[in-house]
Amino acid sequence: MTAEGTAPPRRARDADASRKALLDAAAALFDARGYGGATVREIGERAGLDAALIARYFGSKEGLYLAVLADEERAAERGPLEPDLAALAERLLTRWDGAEAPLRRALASPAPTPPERAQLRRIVRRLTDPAKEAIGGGEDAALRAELLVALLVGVSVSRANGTLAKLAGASRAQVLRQLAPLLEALEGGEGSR
Amino acid sequence: MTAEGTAPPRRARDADASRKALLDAAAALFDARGYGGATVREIGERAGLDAALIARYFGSKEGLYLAVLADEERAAERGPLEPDLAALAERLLTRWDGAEAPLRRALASPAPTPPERAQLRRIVRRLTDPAKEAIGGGEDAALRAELLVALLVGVSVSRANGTLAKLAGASRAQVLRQLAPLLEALEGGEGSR
DNA sequence: GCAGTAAGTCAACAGTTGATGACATCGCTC
DNA sequence: GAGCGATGTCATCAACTGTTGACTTACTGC
Repeated sequence: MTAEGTAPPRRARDADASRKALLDAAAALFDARGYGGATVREIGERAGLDAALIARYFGSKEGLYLAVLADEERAAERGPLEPDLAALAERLLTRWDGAEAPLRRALASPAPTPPERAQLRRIVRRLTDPAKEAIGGGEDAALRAELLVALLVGVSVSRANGTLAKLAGASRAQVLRQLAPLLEALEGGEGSR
Repeated sequence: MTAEGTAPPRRARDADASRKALLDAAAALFDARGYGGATVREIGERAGLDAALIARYFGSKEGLYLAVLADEERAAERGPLEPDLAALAERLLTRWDGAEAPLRRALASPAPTPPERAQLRRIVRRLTDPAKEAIGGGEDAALRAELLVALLVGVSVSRANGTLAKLAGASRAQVLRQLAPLLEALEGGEGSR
């Protein structure tokens, strides 16, 4: 009854808990299906609530999506400042690999709306700014920090969707091992040639 | 009238040309919107034809999608054998960057069906096998070749969707320059440390 | 214990979607 | 030129989607 992915048991009425349940259900389904593939009925069912509460509490499905992204933004702001690219990679992979991770799905989504895109850019800036400074700051460093994010998005979504067979089948330790020289190259930049 | 993205002018009836028009329109829209975001009406309109022809010629929307992926598979098979990771990166970036590229979108899609996933795996194998051999063959080499694909998927989709600001704003030459040390690291493997 | 309100549900709606089959039209062959 | 079949269109359908508002029920405070 309380198994992973099924609706939670009935509980006393609690709007905050209901909002949280909808956010959690939405995060999982937006990650697994993408924004368009996740329906409000499925989100409601997974949360153990009626889908009408989505419009009630968040204004709309889009409002719920932006709230899920706002949660990711808060987590990025509350998290530690990652001092270098290796720490950032570790953090993102830990957060994204084998988990319900709406952020990596959103970063790979096909046609973000302007508010979505703005929010995602803010989150990425928050995540990458400290590590960017550690490799010298400036435009090149920002580009390399973002290359790391792009790499991890690619790794993460393809491990989740199974399209790259070896990557999907590898252990996280293996993936980290193979990523290590890439991280060094990113930390060194084109001068490392 | 024949501007990019709008329906082509009326022409004499030609089933092959119509099939091609639908495939082209679908490729563009599956890339831009993802599979779920592209509607049969929009595909039909873009092809200058009625959407009913999708079911007629391809059986269903899903059948059209698999046909688009089959085109990508044929292109991979007919293309040259890329001798190393650098050549593969050049080829994929040329094919994917600033273009209508259903393959990169498909490789990042949230929930591929088993036939979709099988097809994508075949395409990736075809693309990576030669370059994999150039870095020694074996499981580690395969993993590294796939890491390159994951990286380029991440770079390509984020440049298209604009979620990573610096990467989206950089010229292709800049991106290639920053990728160069990553490619070297992938060619060297973890032994390059 | 009762009243009032907040929380949750249910039914319905308008619009959209992929698919189907009837119909129209074009083009080729005789 | 006529006939036939292939090609393309149009109208329609069932199912689905996000949203809305009426209704129900639970909970809190007096």
